[in-house]
Amino acid sequence: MIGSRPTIEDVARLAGVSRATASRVINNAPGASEPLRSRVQQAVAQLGYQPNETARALASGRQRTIDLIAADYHPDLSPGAHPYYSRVLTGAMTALEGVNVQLRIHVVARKGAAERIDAMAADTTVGAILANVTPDLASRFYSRCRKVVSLVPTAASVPAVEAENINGAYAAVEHLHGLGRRRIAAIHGPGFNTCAIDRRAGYQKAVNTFGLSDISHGGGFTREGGYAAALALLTEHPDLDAIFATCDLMAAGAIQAITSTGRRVPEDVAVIGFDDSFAAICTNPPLTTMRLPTEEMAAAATRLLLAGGVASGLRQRFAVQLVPRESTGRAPK
Amino acid sequence: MIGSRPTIEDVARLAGVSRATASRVINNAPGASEPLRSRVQQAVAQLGYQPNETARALASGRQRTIDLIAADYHPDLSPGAHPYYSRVLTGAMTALEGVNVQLRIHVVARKGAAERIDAMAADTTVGAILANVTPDLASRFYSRCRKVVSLVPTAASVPAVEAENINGAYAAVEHLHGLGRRRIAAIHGPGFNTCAIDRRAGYQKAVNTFGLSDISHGGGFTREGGYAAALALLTEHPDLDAIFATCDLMAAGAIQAITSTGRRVPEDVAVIGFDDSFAAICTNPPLTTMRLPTEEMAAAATRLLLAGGVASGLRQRFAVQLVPRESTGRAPK
DNA sequence: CCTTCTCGTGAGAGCGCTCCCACGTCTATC
DNA sequence: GATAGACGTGGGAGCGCTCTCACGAGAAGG
Repeated sequence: MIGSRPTIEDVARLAGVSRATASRVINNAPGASEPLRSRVQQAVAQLGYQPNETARALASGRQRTIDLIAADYHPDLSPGAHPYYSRVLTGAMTALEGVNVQLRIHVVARKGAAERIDAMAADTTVGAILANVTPDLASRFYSRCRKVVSLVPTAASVPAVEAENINGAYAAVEHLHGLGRRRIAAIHGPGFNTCAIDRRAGYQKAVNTFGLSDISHGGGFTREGGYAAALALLTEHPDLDAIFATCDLMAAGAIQAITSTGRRVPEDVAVIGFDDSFAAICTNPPLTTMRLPTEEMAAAATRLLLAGGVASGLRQRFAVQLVPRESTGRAPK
Repeated sequence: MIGSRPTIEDVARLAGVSRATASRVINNAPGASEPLRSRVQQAVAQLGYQPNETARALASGRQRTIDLIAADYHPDLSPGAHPYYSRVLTGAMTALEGVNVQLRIHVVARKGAAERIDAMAADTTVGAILANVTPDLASRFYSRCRKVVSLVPTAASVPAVEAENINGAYAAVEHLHGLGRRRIAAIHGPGFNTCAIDRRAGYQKAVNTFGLSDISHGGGFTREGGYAAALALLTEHPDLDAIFATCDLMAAGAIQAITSTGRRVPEDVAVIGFDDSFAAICTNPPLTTMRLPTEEMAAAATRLLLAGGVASGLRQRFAVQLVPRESTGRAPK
């Protein structure tokens, strides 16, 4: 990077071998004798040689990059504004540990999304992880480049790593019901988000099963949305004894709203979230939530890509687990 | 990516021009007549041609990648576990909008950090943004590759974009003092973190200025640490009327700890944080905090790199601003 | 009408590496 | 002792692109 870096040519010359032999030693491929090996290694050390990854990629056709595509349809759901993406990042990085592959981040905005997708699909990489990309864009991407894995429920053909959102939402309501709560409202995410759709379905299934009334409100997956929704819900149904917020950020807002009306959490109104993100531990009281194994899912998607085997329609499912804290009653210690 | 993609050669052949002319049109460089221009463009469209960025980078020597290096010295401060990094990401992505440059993320662990640094320094990129990299590693990186910008206070020679941590911490205490609080404790970050060191210095400066006693405790920049620190502080100094937590996550823990002792926030103990991250809006009551302009700083660092002008010792300073919410008293609406 | 300048165009040399293939040399086999 | 096989080694083509340079045609000037 500074001045002109030594090339493999320089190494070969210094070691008195051919470029081919130097390459073999550097990639520790078989077919080089011990004496030459050490001479090359010495030359590498002496020159401080580091292979040029760009040239390597071009010559070998092997790729060293995985793309992480984050959809940015809404400012509040952008990668910087939502804790979700940090976890995706961590999971992907974990799977990449030790493998010489780099993670590249892309944020695709609503406008111009299709063009961006096409350009990225054409780019030569190991593959792409789709975080919160809508099904239509996902299938477009898939048909253009094949090597993609979605982290959210998506078009049937697109390979995906999915959480059991429906079961998870059902379990959340079941937990509340088991605690004796009977007026259980839900705050839902945006309709364009497939996870939000599934969680809503789970809530409705539970409500039907337990013979409760469906008390729903939109909250847009944001803290502000959750706050406003809880306030509206409480005004219209003052007898609510529990709220299921389909993401933690909304649950945090809900707790604040409930408290602001003079009610106590969990004594008067129990609150359960979904995700188990930062937000869950920052609330007061700490939030009972359904843990989405985001890191594990992102890691699985990464490994799938690395292995090269992403068959059309592939589905890998992850269970969602209850994490009891204090917002639904004393947490078991 | 799927099958063999068309190359510029194919485009040139189809358009009946040379590779050089095709390249000119594709990069819309001057020196191509209108008739040929449109013929090439048509060929591009017909073949669905997309340039191979790897080949481009190799041939031109121009780079299309910026590295974001996140140090991972401690599990609780890892990119996935701390809200800070999401904001860095957002800032960098914002600055990259419209520029055809990709962001690459690296997490460097304590062990093997030096080697990773060397390898990355050798890699051909536009440059690197150092988030929370220790001064010694930063200067090593800098001496190896030159094109780096640190986001935290660092070695003198290394270019950096810095927040006014000292002044910010001072202002936080000043705010508390202005509210009539006199027993103001602080919960500090880890000693290896340069931001933590500066914030501590700011606290001490304020304490001296206002003639208060220095009541400090470590909290490791984590929620758990903040919780434990507040509890310890309250036990040893039951008369505390304010806590300055040098990051929001610790402040969130502190609020929970204070509440658990039966005290009220802000009536009995006022709490002020630092950062203005997710955590600040999730606490109950919402957290008064010092806003660190992380997004702006990351964007500035990115632009510096893009412009190519990172002079040794460069310093770009950012002010830290008070964001009054409810944890220090009724927020001015 | 010849020179000079301009400008569009294509040939071709790389960028730094990988990898196939041909060429020894050395040992095993009949 | 001739032949086959194994193995280490280097030559060189080529990955897909950019970019310099030389060339030829047309416009401008004396």
